[in-house]
Order: sequence, then structure tokens, then C-alpha cells
Amino acid sequence: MEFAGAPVEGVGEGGAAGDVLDKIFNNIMKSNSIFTNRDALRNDYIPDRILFRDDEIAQLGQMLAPILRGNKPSNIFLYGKTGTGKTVVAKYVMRKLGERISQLKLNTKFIYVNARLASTQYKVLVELGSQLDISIPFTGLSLSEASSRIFDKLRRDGVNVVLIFDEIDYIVKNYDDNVLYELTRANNELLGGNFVSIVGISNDLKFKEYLDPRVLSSLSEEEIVFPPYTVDELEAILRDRVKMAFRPGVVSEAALKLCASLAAAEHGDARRAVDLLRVAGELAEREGSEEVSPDHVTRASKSIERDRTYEVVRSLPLHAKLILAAALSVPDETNTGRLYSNYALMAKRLGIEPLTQRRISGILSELDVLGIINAPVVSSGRFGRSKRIRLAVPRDAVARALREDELISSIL
DNA sequence: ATTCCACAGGAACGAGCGGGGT
DNA sequence: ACCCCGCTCGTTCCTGTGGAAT
Repeated sequence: MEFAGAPVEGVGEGGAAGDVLDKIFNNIMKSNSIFTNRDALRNDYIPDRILFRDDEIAQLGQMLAPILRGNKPSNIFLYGKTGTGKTVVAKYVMRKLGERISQLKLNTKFIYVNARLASTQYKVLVELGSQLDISIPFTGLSLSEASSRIFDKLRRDGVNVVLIFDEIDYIVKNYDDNVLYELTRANNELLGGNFVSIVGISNDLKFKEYLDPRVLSSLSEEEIVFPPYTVDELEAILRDRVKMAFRPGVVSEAALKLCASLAAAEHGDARRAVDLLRVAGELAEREGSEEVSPDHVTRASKSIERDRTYEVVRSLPLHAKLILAAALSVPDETNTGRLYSNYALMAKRLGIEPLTQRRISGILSELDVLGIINAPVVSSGRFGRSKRIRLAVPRDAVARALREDELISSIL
């Protein structure tokens, strides 16, 4: 995993395998590793000091402060594109507030749930339950049974809850807002004097449209919008992290600037900037280089994309892979109809019954969301409307992942 | 101004899985 | 033992539609 796709210097130059290993191990063991604290670059790292988000932190703190007096705070919504600091700010405030709460011995709990990981209504309840020490089997119960177990326990113990609901748009888009409705309703009907407050976090502003108006009005009593970081801000953030993570002087100014500008091009995504820095650092270290150069950053950028593509494609279900195999066999772009007949042919050649075109159309939309293909709907007037389909990632990375599948590799 | 292609994408439904509570 | 549950992945049937051609 660590070494996926990264050729090790010196392999295949006639040296014994032992030499290669020695070199790798020596690089790792060298006391003067270029890193001093690699964890500061992990994407779940929460620094003690968060730059350029003072206002947001203050606002959120203000909104949640009533907790300290045992009052119910408003439900809050945090909006902003990926990598604009929503999650860090929420977790940071949660940590600080948590310290006060335990000092004051209040019976209030913070719960953090990520809807991308708990991606169904039921899984959300299971996750909620597990953080509250309520056992809910991972399948079998009805939704109402599961939620009443939770609310019963909360009422019995007199616990207040602040639920931080990250990437909340995931459940709402795929299901409906039942769970949210239940949770917002909880205060009025299900809990005596206790409260459940929700801090919802979403990358997608349009997601409001999916919400039932009743849920929307009670869920979004307060809002904080997170603007994207500018290049200058990204640079400052990176400089801060570099100080924590690397030995002084290891990361060149040019490399840092390149990380910032690459991430700024992606709507000011700080997480991407930090990822880039980390992978570039690992690349440099693996090569025994004393410096992280712009070249390392460029290569890191490519390797991140390739690795991601490879992982995503590899874990796709069979028919999605077949579609990609069909897509690989055309040089540039196709549309749904042509790709479908191509796919159906390949499937039959493998002795697999092809799925319907309706289903394939759906899978194409899913692949579009995953970023593996680009599939906008275009109209060719008299010649109908269809998706214009082209690969959005390097062909060789797709091909490499597909060849891993025994069935599919037999037809290239 | 109409027509009409080649689909898009919603809705309803069902099989199959991995499990409940009583 | 019984009938229950949520969820995924698929089908069938369906109505809707941008814009070149007429």
C-alpha cells in the first residue's frame, strides 16, 4: 500500500535483492528523517491553532455556549466546499467545549457521525447507539425500534446530546430525511427536559432542496458559511504545518508554493494541499532526498490521482468494471447507446448476461459521481439526447486495476 | 413552428441477504 | 418457528426533453 506504484530506486540494476532492502531500511532508520512529526499531516489531525477561521470558531462557540448553562442551543448548519475547515472547526470547538463540560460535570455528550461512513439511516442509528453505549444489532431491527431504544435511554439517563453530523447530504440524497425528522422532532415529543441539538455539515449548498421544509426550518436555525481559502492563506497554513511536521529547511519554498497553488486551483482545498505535502514528503524520504522539491510535489499529485483511481476501480462491482473495459476500447468519447452495445458484446463474450440499459445508465451516473468518468447529458438535436462519456482519469491506471480482475483480464 | 430522436431519469416493485423479537 | 426488518441491486414501465432537421 505504502509503496504502491512507486518504483524503488535501484531495482533491476543488477544488485541483489538484499541491497535494495538494506537501502530502504537504512533510509527509514536514518536518524535524520526529514519528518519530525508526520502525524501533523494526517487529514484527521486537529491542530491547536486553526488559521483564518477565528470568526467561524467564535460564531460556533457562541451558538453552542448555552450548553454550559444546560440550555438547548439552536440547530446549526455549516456549509462550505471540501477542505474549507468545517470539520476541523467543529471538532476543535467540540473538544474545547468538552473540556468545560467535564469540568462542570454536565450531563451533555458530543457525538460525531460521518454520514459517508454511516451511509444509511439504520447505520446512523447504530453509530449513535454505539457512542451512547446502547447496543443496536447491525441489522434486524426496524428503524422505529432502533430509535426508540436510543431515545428511551437518553430520557432515562437525562442526557443532553449535541450531534455533529458530517457530510449530512449523503443520507438525505440517497434516502430521505426521516432520520433527521425524527431527531429534530425528538426535543418536542420524545425527551422530557433533555435536548438533542444538531450541527449539520454539508459540502453541498443545493442539498437544502432535498429537505422537507419542516426539517429544513428546524434544522437550519443558524448557519455558518465557510469560504474557500485563498492561495496566500493556503501558503500560510502549509507553512504552519511544515514547521510542525518537517525538520527545518527540508521543504523548499518553491515546493510549498506549488502545493498551495495546486490546491487553490481545486477551489482552495486545504486538505488537498496538506495531502500533497505529505505524499511529496514521503516520496522524498523514500528516495533518501534531503529536500522536498517541486518535482516531488508534481509527482505526488500524479501519484495521488493514480492511486485513488486504482483503488476505486479495483473495488467496483463486476458490471461497472465491464463498462469501464468497454469505455477503454474506444479512443476518445462515446455516448450511452454505443457504449451499451459495446458492453453487452463484451459481457456475452464472457458468458455474462448483460444488464438492461436503464441500469447501465444508472451505473454511468454513479461512475460520474465517483469522478472516474465524465458523463454530461448533451443533446444532438434530431439525433437524440444522451450522455457524452469520456474517462476522467488516466487510462493506464484504469487498465491496471481492471487487469487485476481475472474474468476481465481475459479480454484485455 | 413542429417534429422526433435517443435517450434521461423517476416510480414501483421484487428477489436475496443477513439478520432481528417473541 | 414464525413473521418481521433495512438495504442493495436489479427489473419493468413510464413520462420528459434539447435542439437539428424538416
